Amino acid sequence: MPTPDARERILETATRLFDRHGVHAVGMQEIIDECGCGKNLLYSRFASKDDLVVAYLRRRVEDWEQLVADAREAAGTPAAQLVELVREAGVRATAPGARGCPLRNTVVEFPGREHPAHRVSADHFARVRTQLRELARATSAAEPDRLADRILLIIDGLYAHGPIFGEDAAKAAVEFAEDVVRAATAG
Amino acid sequence: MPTPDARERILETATRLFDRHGVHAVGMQEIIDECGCGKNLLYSRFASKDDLVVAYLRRRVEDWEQLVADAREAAGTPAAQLVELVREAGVRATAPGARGCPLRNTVVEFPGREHPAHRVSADHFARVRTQLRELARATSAAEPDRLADRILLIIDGLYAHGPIFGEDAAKAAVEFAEDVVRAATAG
DNA sequence: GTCTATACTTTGATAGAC
DNA sequence: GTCTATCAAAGTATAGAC
Repeated sequence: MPTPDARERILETATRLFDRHGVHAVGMQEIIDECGCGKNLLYSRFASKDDLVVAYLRRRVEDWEQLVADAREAAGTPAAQLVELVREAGVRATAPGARGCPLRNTVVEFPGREHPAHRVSADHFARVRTQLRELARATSAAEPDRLADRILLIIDGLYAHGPIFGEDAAKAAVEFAEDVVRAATAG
Repeated sequence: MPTPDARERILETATRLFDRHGVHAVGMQEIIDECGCGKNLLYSRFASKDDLVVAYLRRRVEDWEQLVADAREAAGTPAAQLVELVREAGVRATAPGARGCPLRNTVVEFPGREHPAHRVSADHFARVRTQLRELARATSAAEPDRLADRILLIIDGLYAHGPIFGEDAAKAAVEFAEDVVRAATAG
């Protein structure tokens, strides 16, 4: 009977390595060594590296969903929730060893539109845009789509230069988001 | 007698391929085939792939300097120049086949801080921040550094999701920048 | 029977020799 | 310019431990 948590252990190890070094830079052998499992076990749970990468990305997509759920719970109004999203994204973007948005990075590492890893990420971004627009429509903003797209732009920018400029960038982004939400919902 | 423009031809080919497919995804052989040069010629002009990548990045840095120069010429006031920067960045970010900011992408592809390709890009981003702050200080903004960082955030966000959302994203980013500059220089 | 460990094959890369 | 050395990676097969 197969150990039920083997898959989870492997995926956890791979996630850590992929996040830190990028997908291309991490070999299957490295994951096996780090995880302490046999090669057979890994390939019994993930048929190929592509499969493992897709599982890694799905986990990161789930993380985003959790981030949205947290933001919804942490803030009372939809307007405050939009700001909270930026705050929570900033925490991730400036975490020690952070290397930008894992999903965005994977799109860069797999430019081919037909590649499964590319598709998972691209689908995610389309969904996020919709999510933010729905949230913005629940505010009093006269042009909610515009507000949502601006928040998304801030989040994307934060992920991109957070790892370089650090926590100051995160704080500045939150203040920026507050101003943007305030301006959009004023009057 | 060595052909003087051989280096240029090779670098041009490499630039096109690196931009489109990413550095890791392009082999030296691919560059040689595409360029029609011999392997010896390439390695006589660039000692290693790293050297070629660094030359590619320096070219992209020069491109940014040109973009800044163009923006300075195209717009009259420093405030308008900041907006113009966003507009010109948007053109690049949403060009057909664009894949985000080449310099940012290379940081992702070479996470090692000691890697020459990483260093060229990281130095560039520090410089850009300084550049924008100097430009913002020439406006009437009460807090020019904050304005500059916000414009930078918009540019970074635009490069990140321009390739996915297209020209609408570029137009929205320009309007966003206009609003931000207007708000910062008002009063 | 499930896992670990290792040897092997194939492929594709950089780089250098001639 | 072709040919080759070297190396690393993905994936497969095999041998052995509990």
